[in-house]
Amino acid sequence: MNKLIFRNIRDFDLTHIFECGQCFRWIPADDGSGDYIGAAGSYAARISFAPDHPHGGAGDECTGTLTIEATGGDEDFWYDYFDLGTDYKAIKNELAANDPDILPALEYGYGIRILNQDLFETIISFIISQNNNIPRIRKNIESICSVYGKPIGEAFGREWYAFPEPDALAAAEVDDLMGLRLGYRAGYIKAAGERFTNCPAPGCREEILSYLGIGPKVANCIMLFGLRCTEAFPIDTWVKHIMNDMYGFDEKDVRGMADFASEKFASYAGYAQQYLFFFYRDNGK
DNA sequence: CGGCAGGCGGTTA
DNA sequence: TAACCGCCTGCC
Repeated sequence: MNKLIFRNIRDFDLTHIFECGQCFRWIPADDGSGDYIGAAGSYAARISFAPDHPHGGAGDECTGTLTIEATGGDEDFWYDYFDLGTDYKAIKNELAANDPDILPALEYGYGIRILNQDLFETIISFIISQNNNIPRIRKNIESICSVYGKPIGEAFGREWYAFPEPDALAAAEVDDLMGLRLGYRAGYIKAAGERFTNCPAPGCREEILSYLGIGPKVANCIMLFGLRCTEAFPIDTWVKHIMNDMYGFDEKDVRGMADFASEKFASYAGYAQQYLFFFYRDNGK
């Protein structure tokens, strides 16, 4: 177990980061501390963030200390995972300048950061996410980790397993995956393991779209969360509601929404999607 | 019980 | 290419 400390971190909030829809293996510690416990790739960790000025107001002007207690991963790994090298204040300023309507969402989710997640983990996680709900997505992912992932060991009061390697899922029996309640996604998961094992890692949207069970929405999630393509703008049912409510788009006009995001937010469209998604879903609109 | 949840594949007009 | 439909599952 190693302990890492990052000081003077800005634009950072654990709830915003872990509840904005980009990841599924992190949950709040049950001691009311505000910490999160979970896993990234092959490492389990407990994450703590302490603002330097707890009652400093807007939040995004404050600095804080990020503490990571992990079963593995060096400073570079976690620095990259939490995207600590990116200036989110600058991103928010740019988004607000191009679209004042987005300001409330930027202020509400001021501590959002887009995690730099493992590509294969992102592919499988978002295949599972289709036509599904978050509690079941979490459960499904933990199931495949515990059956097909390498044991990490005991930490934070439970046993942990790494996210499965591609070849482990490629070798899985579809019936066994069905037994984990993955439903019709079972075949997609095995096929994705086979594709990823036998081909170079996907480098473009067209190739990702050619995976069985990956359509436009899931592909954009993978581009954004697994390949750092910040211009990707995943349009799910929530975003359709948002685009209708904020900008008047017909909810069927996905093409119009995508073109709008591309023009309005350009290379920051992925960030805009995260701020808007978190703001709307958290406020139950 | 039908409806639905962070869609997709397949078929049809 | 747009409009439907069925789909594993679990929860309401």
